[in-house]
Amino acid sequence: MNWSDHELYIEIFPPKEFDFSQCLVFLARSDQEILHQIEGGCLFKLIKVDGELVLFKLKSTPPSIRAEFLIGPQSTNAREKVAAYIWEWFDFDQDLRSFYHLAANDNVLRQVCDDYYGLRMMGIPDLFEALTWAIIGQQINLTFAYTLKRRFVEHFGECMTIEGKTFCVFPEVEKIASLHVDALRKLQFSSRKAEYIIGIAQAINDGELSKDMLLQKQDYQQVHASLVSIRGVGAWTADYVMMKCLHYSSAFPVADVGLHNALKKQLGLDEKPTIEEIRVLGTEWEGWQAYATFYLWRSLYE
DNA sequence: ATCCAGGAACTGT
DNA sequence: ACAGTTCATGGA
Repeated sequence: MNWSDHELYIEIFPPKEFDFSQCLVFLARSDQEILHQIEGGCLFKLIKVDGELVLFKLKSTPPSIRAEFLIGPQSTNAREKVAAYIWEWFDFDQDLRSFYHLAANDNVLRQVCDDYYGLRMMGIPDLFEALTWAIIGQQINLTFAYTLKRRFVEHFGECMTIEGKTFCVFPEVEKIASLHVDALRKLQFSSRKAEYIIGIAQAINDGELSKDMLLQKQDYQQVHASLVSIRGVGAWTADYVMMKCLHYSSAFPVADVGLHNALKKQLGLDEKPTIEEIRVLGTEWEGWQAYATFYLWRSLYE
């Protein structure tokens, strides 16, 4: 992580393969998003570090990006954790040079990499948030998924309003672990999704599941198997979480409908490709399937 | 109306 | 092992 501390703000120095405005386009994809705000080319986010709420405003200051603090943090240690959060959020540990090199010789990826150069795979660093968002998104349209997320966060998260803008942090695991299914049913979650999400909150709260314990696993297969063993987590959700939270650039949600639609569009097909055809493409993207998927998703919302 | 949506568990064979 | 069914609701 490459950053510097200036008391009232921190400065982060991303790798060269980065375009802040491309990332903002992704983050602005839903006007129902409640976990960050975008205004005037700046990105606002409220997070909790060591129990302390921190609100920052992120702006592009080439070649760096700068996070100005509007609330908190009190300690140097906390400022470093904010820097680490942003670093992970933008997936700055990933070196995209070999991805772009691969894409230059790939008929599917060449165009999207040209169009969205510098787009980072925006992560969801918190495991509970990543799992919950994936489960909410299962088998429903994205618009409704955002509606459910907004209700979930507004009801159970911590929110504050400053200068007319509302900022929220994702609900604490402990709070969700104590809920009954009907509390989420009232927000129009299905009973199944309510069970899954509460069950996962309980598993994390009881120490049976954590990001650290997943990251300690040996390889892709072991992590995937651990995730799939969780009720409510199938292959798609496991890959989604490995991609967005655990930063496996080879995670590949082959069954994803959005991926199918994007490939159909990029390849000019009349029908969506089969799973087998997509697996073949995936082998050509070995090591970069997650980025390929993310860029293809991006191509769906012009 | 009808079909589909950034699926997964459950049930029956 | 594998295919069919159910869950839930909003968008197009």
